[in-house]
Amino acid sequence: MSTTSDAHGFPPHAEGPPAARSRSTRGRPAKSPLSAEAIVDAALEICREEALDAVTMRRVAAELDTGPASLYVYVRNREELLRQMLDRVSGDVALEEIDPARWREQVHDLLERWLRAMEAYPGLASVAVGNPPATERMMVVADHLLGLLLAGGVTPQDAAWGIDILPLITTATAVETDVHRALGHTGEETVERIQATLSAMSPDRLPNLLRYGEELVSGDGDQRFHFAIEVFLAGLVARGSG
Amino acid sequence: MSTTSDAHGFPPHAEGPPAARSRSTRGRPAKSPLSAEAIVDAALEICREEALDAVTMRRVAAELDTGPASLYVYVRNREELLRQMLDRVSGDVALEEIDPARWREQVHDLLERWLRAMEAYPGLASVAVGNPPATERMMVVADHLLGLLLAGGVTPQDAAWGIDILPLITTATAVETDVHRALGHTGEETVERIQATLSAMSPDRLPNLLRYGEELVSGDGDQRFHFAIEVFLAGLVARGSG
DNA sequence: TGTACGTAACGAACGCCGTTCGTGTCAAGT
DNA sequence: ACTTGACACGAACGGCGTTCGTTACGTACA
Repeated sequence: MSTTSDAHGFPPHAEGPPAARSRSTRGRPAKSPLSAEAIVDAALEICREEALDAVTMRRVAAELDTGPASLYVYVRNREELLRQMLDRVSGDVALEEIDPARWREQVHDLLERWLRAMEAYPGLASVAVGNPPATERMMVVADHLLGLLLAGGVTPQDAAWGIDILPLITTATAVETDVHRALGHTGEETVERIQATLSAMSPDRLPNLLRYGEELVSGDGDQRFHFAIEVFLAGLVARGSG
Repeated sequence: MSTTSDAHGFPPHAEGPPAARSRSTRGRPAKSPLSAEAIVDAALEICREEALDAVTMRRVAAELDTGPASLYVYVRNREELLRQMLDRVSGDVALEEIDPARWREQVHDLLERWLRAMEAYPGLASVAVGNPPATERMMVVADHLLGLLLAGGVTPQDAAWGIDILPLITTATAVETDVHRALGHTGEETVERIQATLSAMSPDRLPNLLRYGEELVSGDGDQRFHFAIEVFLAGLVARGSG
């Protein structure tokens, strides 16, 4: 990003807009100048092209033509780097103005945009699993979602609890997408394992699963994702009207 | 302990039903004689007392008085070991006979039992996130859950898709429990971080979150868990009746 | 009985990882 | 010109999952 031509000047400050460093310390041709932003950029790039597993401190550092130790000036540890990556990506989620007449549709759209944003970075969604989405940009999305539920007439208490669950479904769906993608590599093994498990079991231990096998495997990820959201919203509405 | 030859006298078989190491006397007390089962036992024990992170191949091996290489005879890799741990734990979930009149209550109870089983092993729930619960004992639980939804009059298609979502909520709740537990150690840091994030933001970017702060933090994990399930079931019922 | 064989056990090592420490090196302030 | 302070970063630490090649032993067979 930028910076190749930046004028000379200042060492990374903790404050202010992270601009360029110039330090031609080592014969560095045209590389990015090390800043929290540049580090997150590099990490996201690696994640997008490979996967989250490939985002190691060493790999990120190598991408920036430096050693792993240098990153720790700008990033407390790997965990925080991953959080910042997720935060950044959440910032890409566009927020439509709330239209109470279309609130349900808007919830679907918002969560789908969030899903797509995460799916662009294989593995990143797993960072969001189970811990509070308490970074700045994620909170903005959560706030908007809360606004949508309130606009739909959901009671404040239900809405407040609901905005935990909807991102949860979204996140889990994204993780599932990641796994299914990874199955491209190890898929046969997994399928074999499952089939082996199945054929080793007495069929009458799974009467329902076997009977409705077709329904179980039907639909793609998107359909199932929107189904889950729709059911949850329907549940919220049903409660509110009671 | 005489770590070497004396106790390891018998060769495990790789073949046949995983039932018997016939000559083994199943020696739990003094020292277990290395088998897939013993390895999973040891791993679960470590997980229960510490956390999943502590379940490393080296640590498990040490617990069994051997080296890490020895485990690979019985377990393909760490991932498979974790899967087997989860499978084992899922086997502890009791399955009540289905009573159509109480199906909703039974769903709550079943999932809560599953939640408790996972919560007993910190971190283990994360193994289930995002990948198909396709081990034997997990499928049995899923089958039972499907039976419950069908007994409740949910359409087969909705039920089939629903049994993806309900375990998802359960699993995510368990992961959240783990994280909250871990916050006992790093909690202050996290809380500080969140508050720092909040105070660095313009308050009008989070109007709804700030307004309903009380509702957001109300309730404990159990209440929120059952709320999520209840809403989802209400949604399923609402769809079916429409 | 003697011997060959299959295989569990495992010591040692490989190549990663996240993170820390101490030192080099320069820009800015005085 | 000198001090100061912060960034850069080489090197290393301890740990990880996994593999390789060898050893040791129960068993089957000659």
